[in-house]
Amino acid sequence: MEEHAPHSTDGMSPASTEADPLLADLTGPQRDAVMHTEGPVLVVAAAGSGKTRTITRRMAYLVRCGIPPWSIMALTFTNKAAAEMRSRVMELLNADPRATRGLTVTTFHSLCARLLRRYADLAGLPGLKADFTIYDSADQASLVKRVLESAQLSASNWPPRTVLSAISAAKNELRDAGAYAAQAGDFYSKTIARVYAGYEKALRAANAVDFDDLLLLTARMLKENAAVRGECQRRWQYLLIDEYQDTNRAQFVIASLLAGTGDGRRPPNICVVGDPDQSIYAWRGADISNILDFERQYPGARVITLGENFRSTAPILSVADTLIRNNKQRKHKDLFTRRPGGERVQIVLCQNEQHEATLIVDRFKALHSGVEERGEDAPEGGLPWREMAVFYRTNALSRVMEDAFRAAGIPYVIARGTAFFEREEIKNALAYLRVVANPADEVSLLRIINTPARGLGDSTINAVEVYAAHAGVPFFEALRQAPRIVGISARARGSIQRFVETVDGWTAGGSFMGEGVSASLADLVERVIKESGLEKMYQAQAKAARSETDAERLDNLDELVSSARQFELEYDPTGDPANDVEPAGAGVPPGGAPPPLLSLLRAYLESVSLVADADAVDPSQGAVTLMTLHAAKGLEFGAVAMIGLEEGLLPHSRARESDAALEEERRLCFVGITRAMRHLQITSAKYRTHRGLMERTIPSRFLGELGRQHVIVSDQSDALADLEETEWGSRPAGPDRALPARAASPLSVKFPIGSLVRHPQFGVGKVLSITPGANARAQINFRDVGTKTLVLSMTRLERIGG
DNA sequence: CACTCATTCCTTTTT
DNA sequence: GGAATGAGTG
Repeated sequence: MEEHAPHSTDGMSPASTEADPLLADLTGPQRDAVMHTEGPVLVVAAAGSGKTRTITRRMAYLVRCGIPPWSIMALTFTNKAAAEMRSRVMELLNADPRATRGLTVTTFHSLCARLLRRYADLAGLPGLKADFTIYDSADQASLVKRVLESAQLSASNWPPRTVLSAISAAKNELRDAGAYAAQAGDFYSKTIARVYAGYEKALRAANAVDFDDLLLLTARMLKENAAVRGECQRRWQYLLIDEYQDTNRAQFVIASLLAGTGDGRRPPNICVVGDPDQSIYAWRGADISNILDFERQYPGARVITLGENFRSTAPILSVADTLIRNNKQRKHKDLFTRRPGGERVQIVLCQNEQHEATLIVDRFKALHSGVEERGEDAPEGGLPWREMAVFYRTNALSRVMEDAFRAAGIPYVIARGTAFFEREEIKNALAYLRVVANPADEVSLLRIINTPARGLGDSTINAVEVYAAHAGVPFFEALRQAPRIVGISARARGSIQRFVETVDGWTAGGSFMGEGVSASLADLVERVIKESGLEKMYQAQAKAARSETDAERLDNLDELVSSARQFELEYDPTGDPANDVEPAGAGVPPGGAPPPLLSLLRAYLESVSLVADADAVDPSQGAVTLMTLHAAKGLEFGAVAMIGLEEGLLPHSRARESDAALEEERRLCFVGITRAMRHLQITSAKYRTHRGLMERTIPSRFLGELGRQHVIVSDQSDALADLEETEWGSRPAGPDRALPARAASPLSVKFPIGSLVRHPQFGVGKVLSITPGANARAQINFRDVGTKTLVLSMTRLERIGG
């Protein structure tokens, strides 16, 4: 442990690693991971093992060792993770911006977008120009629908979603339309191949790419273009890849090509970090063998395992460990903590989802007020809201929780970074901006051509499309030539002409230069919202309908302008791999720099396209966070509630087909459990409303796999009978299955007539009458709010005497 | 051509 | 429970 740091720039020259602030308070393995800077390194980091701390220290350490920051790149999966890493590295380097100048910390998809923009002309990618648009899944769907239509295939036989997922799977494995067609044997895959080819053609015609293209095209460019590959390899000599277990084939190839084979005899400096137990994206093409085969790919790679857990209490860890041991396809790794004690994990069997929500709200309230935080490491005055989170398998489950938090007056946020950009008014405004940046973008053009209504209906648009196809010109060009098109009314001609003039007004005919063009991005966004007529349209709607949502739309549009302004302030061209930061002259982007406003607009639209739900997690908000289990990865909370532990939900019904999918669901559950630091509550509802219908559920098999470290609480009125008949999922009830530590007694016995009770909202009251049975109701006279009838099984009553 | 209302379908997770 | 399509009316 007496190794010396190579050198230090802060002048303190530490005598030992103990005194070095970058190495102090690290465990042995963590320190190894930080200091082993040369050559390939695999860090297997168990949940809660201080992974982020280790890799940020490693980056800072590299910089302090004198490695130029622009030659270091860290790749993550979400912007949130990238932003956090960047800011923590900055902090470690005493917030000196010069120290991190040119440091690349970004997501795979952003990196690819920027490399493609920078090298678009060089890369030999036909039809792709630097101002390409990134299509999201809605854009993809609308494009595929048009392709299906022109191929005379019915959308009901060929659901766009299904077709797209086949195409996406192919792209993730780097199979383009040609390769797909070559392998297609049966009618089904031959048809998919046809659609794939048409879809690709349409994308290129629109100068657009989809998410998967970003990876596929970058992988192909790096593979085929030695100049580009060489330039990247020379620039980024130190590579760090987070969540390596979640990389798919395309990402693996990109990482491998960026790392290269090292210079001369030395192997490349590639450090990958991950945990096979937290692999939850196989459905998106992630291939766990990328991490498992790392040592084979880079012989002599250093493998470091971070096993000690610094996050969760022993009972939480034990439950996580017991669960994950049920996975067969797995190399076991011990989870351990040195800290003793900790509250037991609670499993609560609820009657229905309202009941479930109420229980969690009550529990969080208790934790917040501090009545349940009396342990050794309990903070004063209870747990802040931001330290609490609710996880669920599917987004649809958030609604009931939201209602409950809103009703209880507890601040909450839903981690849905994409939600804002999915709103109709925002999509419309963005579609205008996309057309401004890329007039070839037909999906966006078709979206806005008659929004707001300009009298351009199906017949007019059809005529333009036919003309465009015949003349072989892009759609926007066809609009310019509208006067020549037959079958368009004079009215429509005027409309088209005004539309074209409006768009040209924003771009000065595409040059982005000259008098009339906005100086700032926010100005441009504002102009577009006004001059497109969107603002007027929503104003009119708000007046007419006087509805909440229409007034909201105008606010949202304002919000979009603010977001553009914010982006403009924060945008750092030196952090953008599309730009140069290296010693001048080392490769000026071909074709010269675009006008500043255009490049800013591109970067803004790109950032908007690449937001993830997880990016919206903001602990500074002082609110409970609601999110999917997928979005929860990488985070931690003092108190966690996991809801909906039911067969068909977790594990999800779509995962029951294969063992591999089932094991992924188990890992998902594992990820959720291991986010909790001190309090963990897992719930399952006996009845749940699913697409409008109340359905009886089966408790998740995972509940039966959690071991016996936990407590089962049941507030169901017929709890005892239920527990007898409960068979956790498909697992047979064995003698060693978890039994309730304290089964609830029938509620009517607990609250006899005349007893005094306390209700979380209504306060203290006296039980007047009670009806027996499964849905026991009690009439209770509350001191403050009068007499109410409550369904006992749904209410969290506390007996206080009488 | 624009707008409203009813019907039908589908529902994982996400860059 | 919600989006997306289709029919019908102004």
